[in-house]
Amino acid sequence: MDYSSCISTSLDLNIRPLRAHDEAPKREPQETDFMDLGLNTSAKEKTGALVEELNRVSAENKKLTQMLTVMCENYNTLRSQVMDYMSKNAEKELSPSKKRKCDSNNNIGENNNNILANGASESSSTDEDSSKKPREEKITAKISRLYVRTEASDTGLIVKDGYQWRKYGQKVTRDNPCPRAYFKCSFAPSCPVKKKVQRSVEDQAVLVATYEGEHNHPTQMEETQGSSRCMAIGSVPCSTSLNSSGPTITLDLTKSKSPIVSPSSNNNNDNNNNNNNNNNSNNNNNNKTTLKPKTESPEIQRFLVEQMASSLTKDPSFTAALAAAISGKIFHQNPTGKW
DNA sequence: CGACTTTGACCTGCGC
DNA sequence: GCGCAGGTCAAAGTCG
Repeated sequence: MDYSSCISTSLDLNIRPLRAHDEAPKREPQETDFMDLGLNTSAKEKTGALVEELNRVSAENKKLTQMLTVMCENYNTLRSQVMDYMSKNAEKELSPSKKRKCDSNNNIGENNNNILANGASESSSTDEDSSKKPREEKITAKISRLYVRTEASDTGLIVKDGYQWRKYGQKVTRDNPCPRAYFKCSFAPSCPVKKKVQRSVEDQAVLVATYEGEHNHPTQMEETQGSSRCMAIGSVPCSTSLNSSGPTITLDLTKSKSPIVSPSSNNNNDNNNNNNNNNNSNNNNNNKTTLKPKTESPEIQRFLVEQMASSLTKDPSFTAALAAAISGKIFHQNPTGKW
């Protein structure tokens, strides 16, 4: 996937949208400038500049739309590749099935994209099971998985997904030397959702969170993090490419247009735009010292934006939250769990 | 002091 | 029926 070519252009386009205006006052301001500027800038010139700007923005918009289309196509291609890989894996893992029944049920669910949208496997469970297990309410909701990459040094089994969990057990399983932690949702007392968290065998930096059931309450951080109804990524071994590709792409886009960074950088541009467009004479009427802080060089602005973006992307909690939000979005767009 | 975590014991299902 | 393995319970410990 080659997104770099697309993204690099967008950065230039967005960070300094009014470069022409910025560059204009490079000429040493003269003492007499304020006297004649108001007279020279006719309404016609202003309109022409505005039309030119409008055309430029339209072209930029078109370009961004094309980039988005390309990205969507690439995403679909990648998705189909992952689907192929998972279906192959499912065949491989199901054949030597010596596991317990419930495990194989789970595996079937997990290997089939890890989402049982309708709980079909549970409906096949016999009545005998429910009668033998009165205390444990049979979970008839979906089973899904969430892969979370953590710091290699991080030995905890905590997956931040916006819900509040209470740990009720930990066990070392046979197929994985890393212990498996058992959690219940403690945000709502009646919530039946359970979560198992275990490190991946293939890559111990990856936490595999298995969710059973559906929350009957909103998440704590629904506004900021999105739903934790997670994207299940199948049995792809830690699927680093898949995990990283989504958030990375998104972050690259926000780098150029992020609302987080815009107040400090783009708003300056906006202010400058307004000043340049509407109060051009006023700007030029100002003396040199007042102009300097307002017209920071575009390079510095871009550097600041990139610094902020990179510091955000390096923050694991931010990326985790972002991944959860993206997962939620993607899941909502594919409510059937189909990829 | 309440909420949460830890951890050994116990329960349950499954294969032999 | 027995043993194994996964899952759950609950008392004790920890923390803010």
